[in-house]
Amino acid sequence: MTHANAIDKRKLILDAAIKIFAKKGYHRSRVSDVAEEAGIAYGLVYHYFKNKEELLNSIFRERWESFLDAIRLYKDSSIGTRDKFTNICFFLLNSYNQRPELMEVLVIEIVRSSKFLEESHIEKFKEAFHLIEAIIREGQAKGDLKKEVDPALAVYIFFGAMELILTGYVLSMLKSRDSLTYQKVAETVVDVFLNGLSAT
Amino acid sequence: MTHANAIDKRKLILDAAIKIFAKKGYHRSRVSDVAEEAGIAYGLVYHYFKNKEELLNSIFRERWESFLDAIRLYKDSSIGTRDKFTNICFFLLNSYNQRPELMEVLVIEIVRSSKFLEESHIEKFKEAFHLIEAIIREGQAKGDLKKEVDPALAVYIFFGAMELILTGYVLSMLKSRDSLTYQKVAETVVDVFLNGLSAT
Amino acid sequence: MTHANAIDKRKLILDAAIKIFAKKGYHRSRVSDVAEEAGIAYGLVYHYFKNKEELLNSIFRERWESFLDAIRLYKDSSIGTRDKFTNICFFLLNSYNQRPELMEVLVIEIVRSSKFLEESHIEKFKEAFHLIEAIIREGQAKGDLKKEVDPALAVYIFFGAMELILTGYVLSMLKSRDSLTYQKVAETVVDVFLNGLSAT
Amino acid sequence: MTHANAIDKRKLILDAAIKIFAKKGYHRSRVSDVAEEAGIAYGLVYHYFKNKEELLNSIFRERWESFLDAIRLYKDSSIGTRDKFTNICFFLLNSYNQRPELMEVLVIEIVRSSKFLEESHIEKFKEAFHLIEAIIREGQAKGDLKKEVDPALAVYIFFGAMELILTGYVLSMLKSRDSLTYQKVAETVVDVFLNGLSAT
DNA sequence: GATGAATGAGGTTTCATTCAT
DNA sequence: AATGAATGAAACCTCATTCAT
Repeated sequence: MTHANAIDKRKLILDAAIKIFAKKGYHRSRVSDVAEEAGIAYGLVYHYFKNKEELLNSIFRERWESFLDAIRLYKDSSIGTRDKFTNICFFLLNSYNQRPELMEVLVIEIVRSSKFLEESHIEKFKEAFHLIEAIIREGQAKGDLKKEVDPALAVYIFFGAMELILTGYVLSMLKSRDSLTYQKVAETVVDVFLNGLSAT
Repeated sequence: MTHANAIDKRKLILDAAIKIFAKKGYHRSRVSDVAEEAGIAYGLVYHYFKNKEELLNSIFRERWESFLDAIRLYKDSSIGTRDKFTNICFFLLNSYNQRPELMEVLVIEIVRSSKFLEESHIEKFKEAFHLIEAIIREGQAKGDLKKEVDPALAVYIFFGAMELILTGYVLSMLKSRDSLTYQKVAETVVDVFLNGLSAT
Repeated sequence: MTHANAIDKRKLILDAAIKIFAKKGYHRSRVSDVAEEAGIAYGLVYHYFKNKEELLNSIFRERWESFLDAIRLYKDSSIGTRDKFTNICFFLLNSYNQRPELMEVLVIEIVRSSKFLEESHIEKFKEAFHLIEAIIREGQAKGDLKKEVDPALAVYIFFGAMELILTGYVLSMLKSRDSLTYQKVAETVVDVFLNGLSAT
Repeated sequence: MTHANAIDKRKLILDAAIKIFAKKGYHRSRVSDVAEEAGIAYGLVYHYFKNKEELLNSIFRERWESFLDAIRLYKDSSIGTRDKFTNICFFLLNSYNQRPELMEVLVIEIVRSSKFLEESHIEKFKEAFHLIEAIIREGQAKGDLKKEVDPALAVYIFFGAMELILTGYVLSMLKSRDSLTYQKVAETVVDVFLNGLSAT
């Protein structure tokens, strides 16, 4: 019971941190803002987390893993290469739809400032890149994808496209509209990625 | 002469800011770090710039324009659609090669923090997006590009791909190597963007 | 039994406090450090002691008394004045040898901070001074000691000498060695104190 | 002029620190107390000193040296051994008389908590010890002092006596009175140190 | 008695910005 | 133009102490 509460409280703080970091940005957020959002004294944050940075690290650590799990799942499923990419796109867009603030923090504060974060984060990023790269290599082996393109570079193209689309949503430059549902966006990205923009 | 010096000094400070912001990140950089890098007293920074944020804004304002100029140039030239994209890619990669620190600040600090910066920045971002979008629409009109894809979304795919590739260089995850010269990267991106990854 | 345990627990905490205060210094020691050393929850410390300062006060109160007892014993014994001093010196050096951490806390933390601690401490210090002073007066009355020297001042000389020697051990500036056993040190101090350093 | 002011300001802060540390003790003193005493903004303290601890270190460093200088002077002068000790005693007592707060900080905060300060401090303490030890050895060589006593130990006796006497003044346990002028105290200490307390 | 979650006062330090010179 | 001393808001973090369980 006490233990369960401790887990709850930790999660409460983390959720508050996500909300605050998304709203004000990590550097502009005070630990006391997070505590106030969580409805606790700020000293308690330090009971559960070593310091402010550890809040950000925890957010990354605990959520990125589920993203990796999802990619692994799609990668190893028996569906076609195109569907794997579609699923991954949709997973990302859906994640944003479900928890836009979490995705905002992941995309804006972590992915984009990873240069200044722990080395371990970059390793985790690479893990995602390697998984996608493996999907591409498997697609090439199966004859689904052409062999001329460097798989590592293709990953950057795919992820880059998705990241900027998410950023567009985060910055409200892109908005979901009738003609551009998440489903449609996912399909379009995969279509361009696989078939290109050229006519014929 | 005095006037010329004033311009020089301003540029000196801005270049120092680019170097320092790239190395330590905007928030971690002190105004005194910038001044020291520029070889001047830190009080003097405030003679040329309103405050620290104005340094970042100036970097963006003065450099982004040249990027817009380049896109405009390619957009309005008489070359084919494919070459327009190739040129833009190469321009970006070349810019990074020439001034990696400047691109680092533009990509990491400004794009990242744009949510918290002046509204005018987002307008400038959009301008770039609109120019590329226009190139795509013109390509569609000319029959070079297929009409099914939403041009606005295609821009995100193209820019996203390029931005992550630049980020990869910035974070040293991607490295220029024999098999992956800037020329090759630009060609590959355009090739995937236009022809896709699918076999046949 | 329960009562006996309560006494044990109290002593357990006090011993832990001595160890921790000696190692890190009073101000740098956390109540939680003491509790951890004692193998209990830190909240329990407050069940036995009013607050952190009360730990230090208790250490002083409970141990200083045994020092006073020892001086009283020597003072009132029928041995000669010289032996009284020798015994007191040896008692102090032996106490350090037996419980260096306790002596460290008494010497470094309490004597040092006495200015800021309870007035009652200074009274207790004075008690020790008065006892020694009485030994000197008695020695003077018996004709063992010369009468020209202010007895109160002589106490400072004697105690000062002993205290710095103990500090020397505490700071590892002085080390017990073959040519300098505790016995030898006690004898030398008394010898200088009583006979001086002058030749002939 | 600007430079001269900078030195003045530094000294101003140091003097304020001495006063505050003497009054409240180092740990109980806030940097803002020191600044207020000096009549400046607390941020300025950090312009002249790295941090709070550096204030204490600076006090020690800059004042201890003059003490060493004094001992060196007496040591190398052509006066007799007894006079050397008398001079040193008087110097210490006089220093206390002139600047009781400074001596208070040196004695209470630094000498007694040296265990937790920089290693370099202990080296400086040792330097003083070595100088006195040399005086004793020279006295022994000249036949002024008996050879049986370990010179190193004798130093502890001498310094210990002086330190506790100063502490007595600091804690107001000892008070200068007609029958106990500084001059008298110095003579008594030296007399006991050299001739002992024994009657004969 | 025992625990450790919770609180929040309190203090240090940083650093953007101002301004007298 | 140039300097860097001076200011003080702001934020992090520690940890003694309380208290519900």
